[in-house]
Amino acid sequence: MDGVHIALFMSVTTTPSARKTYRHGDLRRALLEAGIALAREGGPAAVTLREATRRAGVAPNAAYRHFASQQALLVAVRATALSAVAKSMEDELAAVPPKLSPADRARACVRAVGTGYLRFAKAETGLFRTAFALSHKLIQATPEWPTAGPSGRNPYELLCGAVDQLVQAGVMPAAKRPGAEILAWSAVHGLAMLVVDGPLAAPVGPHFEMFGQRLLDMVEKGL
Amino acid sequence: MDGVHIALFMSVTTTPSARKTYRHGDLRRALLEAGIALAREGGPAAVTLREATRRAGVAPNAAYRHFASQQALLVAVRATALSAVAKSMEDELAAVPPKLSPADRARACVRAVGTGYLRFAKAETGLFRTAFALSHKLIQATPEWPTAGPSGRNPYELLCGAVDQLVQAGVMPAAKRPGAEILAWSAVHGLAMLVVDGPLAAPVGPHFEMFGQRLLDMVEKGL
DNA sequence: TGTACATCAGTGAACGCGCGTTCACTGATGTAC
DNA sequence: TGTACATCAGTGAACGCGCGTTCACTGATGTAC
Repeated sequence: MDGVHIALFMSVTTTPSARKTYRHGDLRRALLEAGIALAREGGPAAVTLREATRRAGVAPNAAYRHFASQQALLVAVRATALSAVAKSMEDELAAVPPKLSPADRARACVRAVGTGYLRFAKAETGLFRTAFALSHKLIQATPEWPTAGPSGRNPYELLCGAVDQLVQAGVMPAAKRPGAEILAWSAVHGLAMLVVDGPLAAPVGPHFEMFGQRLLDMVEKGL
Repeated sequence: MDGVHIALFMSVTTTPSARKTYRHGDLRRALLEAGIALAREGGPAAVTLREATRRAGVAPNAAYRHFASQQALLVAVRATALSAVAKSMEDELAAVPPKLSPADRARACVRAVGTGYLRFAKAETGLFRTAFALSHKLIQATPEWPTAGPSGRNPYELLCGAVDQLVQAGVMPAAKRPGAEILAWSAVHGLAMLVVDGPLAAPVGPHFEMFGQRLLDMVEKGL
């Protein structure tokens, strides 16, 4: 998660007292980072223009120089959250031992993608919820705000890539490939939601890692 | 879903003009049903005391004769939603052919529970989200508001019962039983959330039923 | 059977809150001459 | 190098909204006599 920390929390946010000049300097960025912090703390509903401007040490309406509306800020925050998910997946992928057989390697990559997803959900609950929940109101594709990780691929593309490897390595018959990523994603997403934001937080939370691995076992066998 | 309709929508809600007497008659029930209607339409965030009283044709503060707070109403609505989920599962269970072998019957029951869950998520999106999302703020057990379906068992109990059958029928080794219901629930819940409230609504929504069955295949094999 | 009265469900008005958003403005910045 | 000026980022004040919640009240109901 260190990469996420560096990417997300090197804030240039200035407090009212800290700002000496009339101009802020980099308000657009400060608002985005305040928005990310709000999403971390309270999920998507906490991303408000007023609180973001408050944290940036700026009048509420100053935000409109940089974002057309509250929803525009939320879209930007959401994109950042998605790219942090991608980063978390890539960190796990990078830890896959290189000397495995193609079949084992493919399986390990699928697990890595799932593990990265689950780790992120647990470590950054608010951002996770911002990335994936309530998106029915934010469906617009926004090339302006990239959702990819350092490798240039977004979470969905990373997952598809891993599942593709299963086919290439002969672990999965090509006939079962179409839509298989949906099934894998569903399983992992469900566990994340139930534990992170739902009724299983108390009973399962402490054994999240173990259930995560068992779930990935199930996906591996079941796919 | 007919049972759900009967249970949920036989409203006694009165409009302002329809009410002749000073007393409402059954405001508690009218508020609960207004709350359910709001949850159906807009999910948990839409369940507000002011709108519920408005629909019941009553002053906003009248609600406090029957519910201690907005959250108390939400807890009651959520319980109703959970018991509607149970009902949907039971409807599917009732349709399982009785003449199967124990093993096939156990498998069919697990599928039925999952199918009932998914059908409900698709047909009653708002209630589904109310039942399962955001419950971290509503963790209190409330015996006052039952969450069971007609059979007296709530969704979680129905799921556990079905998975238990797998063990009894020899389909699943007893050693794998503990926590298995979590894995099954996760898979089904994830698909529901992604399609119903998330980024897969557009691409997967039209083929929801098919993906649901494929997901249940995966769970069956993987468990 | 008729009347006094206690109960308590619903009223009317108001509170403070935080939100998104708009308006006319002001003053620091950087460029053209 | 110095000065006039256009630009436009941030200000201050205000709007309307819907929300939860509290207060003192009023009047229909049903019971005790």
